[in-house]
Amino acid sequence: MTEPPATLEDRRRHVVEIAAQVLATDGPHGLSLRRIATLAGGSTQLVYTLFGGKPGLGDALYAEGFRRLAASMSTAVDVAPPPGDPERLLALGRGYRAFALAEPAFFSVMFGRAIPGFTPARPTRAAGRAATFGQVVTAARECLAAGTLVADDAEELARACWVTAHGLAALEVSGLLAVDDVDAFADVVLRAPVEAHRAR
Amino acid sequence: MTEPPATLEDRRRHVVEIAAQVLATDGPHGLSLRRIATLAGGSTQLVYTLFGGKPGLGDALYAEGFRRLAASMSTAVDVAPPPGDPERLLALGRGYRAFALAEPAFFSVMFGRAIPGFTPARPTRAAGRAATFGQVVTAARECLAAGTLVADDAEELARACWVTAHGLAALEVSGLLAVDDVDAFADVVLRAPVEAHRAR
DNA sequence: ACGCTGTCATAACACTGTTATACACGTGCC
DNA sequence: GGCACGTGTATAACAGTGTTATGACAGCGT
Repeated sequence: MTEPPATLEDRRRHVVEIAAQVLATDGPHGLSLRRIATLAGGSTQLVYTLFGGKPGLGDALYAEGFRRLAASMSTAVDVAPPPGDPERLLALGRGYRAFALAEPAFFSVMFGRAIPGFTPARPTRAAGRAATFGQVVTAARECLAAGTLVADDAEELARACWVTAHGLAALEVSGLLAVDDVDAFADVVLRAPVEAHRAR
Repeated sequence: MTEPPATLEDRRRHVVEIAAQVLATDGPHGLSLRRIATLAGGSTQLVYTLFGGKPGLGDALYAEGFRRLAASMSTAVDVAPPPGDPERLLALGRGYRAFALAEPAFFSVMFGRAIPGFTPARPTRAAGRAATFGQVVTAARECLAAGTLVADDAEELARACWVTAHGLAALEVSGLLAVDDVDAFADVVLRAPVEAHRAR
């Protein structure tokens, strides 16, 4: 039983993983310091030494959520046609939506103020944005370079796609999207901003 | 000093108004039963007799939020060109965004999970949806009838506009939309789903 | 060997939503 | 008029929350 050094970063990751599990099963409401502390085999102070308090833990969960969102988008675009194909922008949108449906609690923490006192720190927000929105910008730039799509600015095209994907996912998670075939509607609506920039 | 009957509904409205004020100034985190009770000149029980608890108050705030959102959309479309003009769909989107920016706390209660234990009751959700999304459907139907826009289904057109407006507003409230001129971008992105259905 | 620094558990504090209890008040009935 | 009743209210208690202060302990550098 040779316990490795167990660096501070390792322990942080461990606690975040536990918190993520609680978040997934019981929602943001079940996230109490005492609970995740005992689940991690320690005392309440553990969270304070590792994260400085609940907002700090919230920030870590926020970052973890964006990491997972980025992963979901990444795996979706990996099975899509090669760079330059507008289909990749659609795949990213589908990955975005898939994450929201798979991890609604994380989604609420990231976009819905689900943790009472917590607002994400500016750098954390910027990093999350870069890891996710950056993928959309890349795909858009490739399409512009390949000439499959036309637009003044790759960022603006990417933003349009992002806004659509987020609106779709957010409304669906909120239970406000009363449609018979949501999947079909999702495809139609995600395709719209792409078709608007089709080369012809 | 002849106190009028002060019906139950009146008192409910009064407390909701107080809660809305607290929500606007201190955010969802400042919404405590004791606080709004004392602000209303009563005891904690007040909230329980009027709403049955905090989730009940949350439901009332949720409904109030949709009432205000509907009002914001309504006033925006009132100064727009007459029915049948696609400009009306844009106006509704602008009203949607204006509400989100003016009342971000309400927006979080309605579309995030800003009140810890609360999930909106199904009828409340349906009513809110009808009061807001219904306006979009109406405007879309008028455009289809006037022949200014073409689409298979008015609802589908309306949904596309709604998704765009919501995505834009939600991302902006979350502080994730890093653009120089947000207003200009908002106009561009809101116009996209409308232009996609232009008659030609 | 000493002191320092950082981590930890315990306990307390102020606060939260919720619930049970007891009291006041208005109404209907005899 | 007087009395039971039911409703709304306030008080107090309960379990739980995040946070903070206190004291004990270990590891490390001088």
